Amino acid sequence: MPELDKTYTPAEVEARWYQRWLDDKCFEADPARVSEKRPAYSIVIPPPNVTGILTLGHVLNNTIQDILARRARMLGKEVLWLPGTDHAGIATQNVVEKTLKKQGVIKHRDDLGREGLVAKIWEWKEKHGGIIIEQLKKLGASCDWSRERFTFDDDYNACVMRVFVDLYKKGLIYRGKRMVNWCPSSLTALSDEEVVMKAQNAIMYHFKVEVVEEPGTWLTIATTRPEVIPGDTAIAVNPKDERYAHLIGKHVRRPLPIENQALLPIIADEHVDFTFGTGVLKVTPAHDKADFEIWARLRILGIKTQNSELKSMVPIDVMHPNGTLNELAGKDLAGMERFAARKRAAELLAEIGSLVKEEPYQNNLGYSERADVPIESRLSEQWFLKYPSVKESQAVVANGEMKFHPDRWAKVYDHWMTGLQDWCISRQVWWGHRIPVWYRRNPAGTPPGKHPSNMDDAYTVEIHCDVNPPEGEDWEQDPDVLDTWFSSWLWPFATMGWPEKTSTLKAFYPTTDLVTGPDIIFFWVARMIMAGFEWMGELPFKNVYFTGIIRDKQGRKMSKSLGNSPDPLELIASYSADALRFGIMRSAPLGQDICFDEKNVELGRNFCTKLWNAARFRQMQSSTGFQPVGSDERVENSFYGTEAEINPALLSSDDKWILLRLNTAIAEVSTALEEYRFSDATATLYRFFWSEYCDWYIEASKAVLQGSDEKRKANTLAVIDFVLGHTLRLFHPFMPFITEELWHGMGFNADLPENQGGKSIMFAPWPKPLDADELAHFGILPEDEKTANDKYEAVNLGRGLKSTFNINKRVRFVLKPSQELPDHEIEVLRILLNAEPLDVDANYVPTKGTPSALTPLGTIFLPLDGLIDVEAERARVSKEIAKVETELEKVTAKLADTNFTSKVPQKVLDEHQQRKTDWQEKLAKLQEMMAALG
RNA sequence: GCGCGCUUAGCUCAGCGGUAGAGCACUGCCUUCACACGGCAGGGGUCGCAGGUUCGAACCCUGCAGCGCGCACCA
Repeated sequence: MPELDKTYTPAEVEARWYQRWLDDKCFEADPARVSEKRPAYSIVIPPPNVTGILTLGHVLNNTIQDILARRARMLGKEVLWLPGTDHAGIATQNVVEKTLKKQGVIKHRDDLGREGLVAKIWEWKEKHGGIIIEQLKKLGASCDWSRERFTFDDDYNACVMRVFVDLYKKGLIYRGKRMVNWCPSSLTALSDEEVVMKAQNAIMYHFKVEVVEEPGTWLTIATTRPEVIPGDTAIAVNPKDERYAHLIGKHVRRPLPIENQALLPIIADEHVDFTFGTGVLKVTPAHDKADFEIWARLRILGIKTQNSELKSMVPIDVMHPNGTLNELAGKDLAGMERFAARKRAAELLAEIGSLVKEEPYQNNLGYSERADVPIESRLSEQWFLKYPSVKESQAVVANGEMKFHPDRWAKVYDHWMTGLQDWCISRQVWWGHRIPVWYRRNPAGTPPGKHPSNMDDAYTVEIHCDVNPPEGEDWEQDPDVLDTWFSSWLWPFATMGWPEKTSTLKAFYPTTDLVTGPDIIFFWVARMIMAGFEWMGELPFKNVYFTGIIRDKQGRKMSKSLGNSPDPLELIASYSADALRFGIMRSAPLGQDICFDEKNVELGRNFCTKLWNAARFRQMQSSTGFQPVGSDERVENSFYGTEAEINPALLSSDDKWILLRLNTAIAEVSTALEEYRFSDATATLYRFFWSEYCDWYIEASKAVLQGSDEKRKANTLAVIDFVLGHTLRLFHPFMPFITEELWHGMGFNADLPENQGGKSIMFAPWPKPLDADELAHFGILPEDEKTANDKYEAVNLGRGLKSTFNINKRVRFVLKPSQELPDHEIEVLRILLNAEPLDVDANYVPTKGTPSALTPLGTIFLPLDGLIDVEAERARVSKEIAKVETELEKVTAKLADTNFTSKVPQKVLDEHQQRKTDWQEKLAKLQEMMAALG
C-alpha cells in the first residue's frame, strides 16, 4: 500500500494527474462506444475569445461543465466535451491593431493593408491563441482536446459560407441601405445586441425658430444634439396637438449652418409625443432612427406635403464615419469632433439669438459594447438577415421540450423571439469570414476601391453569391466580413463535421447540456437554436443552464477597468484548482448572481486539507485490517468493502449512523446535480464530510481503533474504507485532482477493471444509495440513526457543562443512565466527552451544587469537588427553566385552542402532544436539579 | 414605461405552510498522537414595510418601499 505524503502538494499533484489523463486519453470521446447500454453525453464549450485570458466567469462556467461531464462519465456514459475558441472578429482585430500600434509596427491598419493585417492576426493567434486553452487545463477541464475547434478554421469557414449562401438563396439575406448602429471608434456597423444603453448626464438645449409664414410666431425645440441641426430636414408636430396643428405645412428657417439656413417644412407625425418637451420635434433622418422612420413613413404615404418638399427632406449626413462633422455641417463645425461640435453648435445658437436655455438632462444613450463609445445611428448599406426557423425555435422552449435552468430565462427568450428585428450581419473589419458575394462593376461606373456602403444603385450590375468565386473578369468581392456570432451560432454542429453526416454528429448531436451566461442569451443561445432547426432539423441542446454573473464584494460586475477581478491563475497557484472549483461552486446558487469572495476559495483549500488529513488518518491505522478493496462484483454493486470486510454483526450504532448519513448525502448530491443545484451539492458534501464524518464518526471510531479488539478494529476500518471510497467518488466531479490522488494513494483503484475505476476515479461508478434490501443486509434500520444521535446530543450537553464551568482539563463525569447501555456505547461516550473517567452509576447522589445536564441517555453530572460555584449553576439552570417554560406555554396554549385542535391534521396534533410531554418532562427534571442546588 | 430578480444573524447566502439554519467574521477555552488550512463551546435575527388568506406564514396572495438587471424609437 502506498503511503501518503505528510502534506498535500496540489501544484505537483495537479500537473501530474492532468498529464496522465491526457496520456491515457481519458477525455477522448469515441462515437463507436456509444450504445444503448452506454448512452452519449455531450456538451460544447462556449468558445472563449482566442485572445482571451481566463476570468472568474470562465472558471465558473467551465467548472460547471466539467462537473457535468465527469459525473456523466461516472454514470457510465460516453462523454464528449467539445472545446474550442472563437475568432471574435472586432475584439481580436482591436487587440492586435492596438498592440501593433503600441509596438510601433504600424500607425494605421492601412499601413499593412487588408491581407497584411489579417496575416499578422493569424500570426498573433498562433502565438497567443492557446493561452486560455492552457489555462482551462490548469483548472482541470476534461475536454476532448483532440477535437478542439476554432471558428475561423478552414472547414469551419466553409460551414459559414455554405450557410450564408443557403440563406441568401432562401431570400432571407438581403442587402439594403438602412439606419444601423455605427461605432465611430471601430468604424463598423453593429447589431442591436452589441449596443448597450447607459444612463447619461446630458444637456437639453432649447432653441427657437420663427415660422416664416407667420412672423412673430416662434417654435421652441428641445434637443440634446445641436451639432446635427445642419442635418435637420423638417420639423414635426403631432397633428392632434392643438397648439401647433394650424402650423402644419408652413415653414421655419433652420438656424444651422449659418451660411445655409434652409427652409424646413413643418410636418405632421402621429408619433410625436406632445407631452414631451415642447412637443416640437426636429427631424434629422440621417442621424436618428426614429427620425429616419418619420421620413420613411412620409415617403410611403406620399402625403399632402408637396413633392418638392419631400425631396428637400432627403437625409443629410453631416458626419464622417469616425464621428467628426463633415462639410455639410457648415464651416463652423466641419472637421470638429462630435462632442466638441456639440458645444460649438450651442454657442452658435446663442450667438444668433436662437438658444433659449440649456438644462441638465438625464437620458439613455447607446454605447458600443466593445469600444465603449456612444454609437451613431447612421445610414449605410449593410447585409441583413431575416431569422430562420423562428417558429420552431420559439415553440421548443415554450413547450418545455428544451429546458432552461432557471426557467425564468425562458420568458426572456420568448419575449425576444417575439419581437425579432432583422439582424445586421455585415461588419466593416478585416478579421472575419468574408462575405461570399462578388460584384461586377459597371465598366463606365464609379472608380474602384469605393466602399459598397456608399455605392449607389447604378454601381453594380451583377451580384454573385456562392461558396465559390465567380468565373470571369472584373469581379470584386464584397469587402465586409460577417458578425462573429454569424459563425458562433453554428457551433454545436459545425464543430462536429457538418455538413457531412459524421459518426460524431450522429452519436453526439443534439448535445445534452449547454452552460452559459444569461448575457449572451440573444447573441448566442437563441441564434444557435434557430440554426439547429434550420440546418439540422433539430434542437441543438436539451438543457440550457444559465450561470450567474460574478460580482465583487461591493456587488460590482467584475471588470478589467475596475481592477476588481482576481486572476484565477493566481488563485490556483495559492490555493489549488480544486479549492478554486469548490469555492466558486459553493458560492454559486442557481440563478443568482455570484458575490465572489476569496474566503470561499480559502474554504475550498481548507476542505481539501481536511480530506487529505482524514485519508492520512485512515492510513495511520493500517497495521491491521486494511486491504485494497474492490472486485468486479463489488463494482457492479457500486459500493466497496461489503460482505468480505464488513461484518453486519459487528456494526456499532456509530457505524450504522454514518452509513445512513452517507446514504442521505449520496441521495442529496445526486438530486442536486440532476437539478443543477451545484451550491446545494457542495453544501451537502461539506456538511457530510466535515461535520458528520470527521467531527462525529471518526472521533467515535477512535473508541474502537484505540481499543484492543482486533476484529472490531478491522470492521471499523472496513466501514471507513467504504465511506471514503464513496466520498472520493462523490467529490470527484468537484475536486478531480485530490480525489484522483487519494483514490490511487489509498489503493482504491487496485483490482478494479480499467474502465471502472482502475485507471482513473473518473470512470468509477457514481455512488448509489443503499436500497432497503442492502440496508437490511447490513442489519440497518432507518431508525438506527437515533441511537447515535441521542449519544451525540448527550455529548454536546456534557461538553456544554465543561465549557460553562470553564473546565479545560480532562475530568470525571458521572452518568446516571435512564436506560441500559452496552459497554461499547459508554466507551464511545467517554471518548467523545474526553472524560477520565466516565462513571456509570444508576444510584448516583450528587453533592449539592453539582452541575448536571439532562440527556437522552440519562443525567450527566460534572462533579467538581471544591470547585462548585452554586450561584453560577443556579443562574444557568434558571435560564434554562425560563426557556423551557416559554416553549411549554406556547405548546400548551396551542393545544388548548379548539380552533387549533379541531382543524389540524392528526400528525401535527401528535407532534404537538409529544412536544408538550417532552417539555414537561424536561421542566420537571430541571426543577429537580434546581431543588438539589438548594 | 413594461418585465424579471433580490430584500432572513455584522458579511455571503440556505430554508418556501408546522419548534429560525450554514459558512465566514466575532467571543471564550484547547499547541490531546489526522488536521491550528485544526478541535470544543458560545453570543448574535420582532425573516424590508403594510394589509389579507389560514388553526398556524420567513414561506401563499395583494399593495408599498429600497437595491439590482433586462427590454423599450421619448427629441
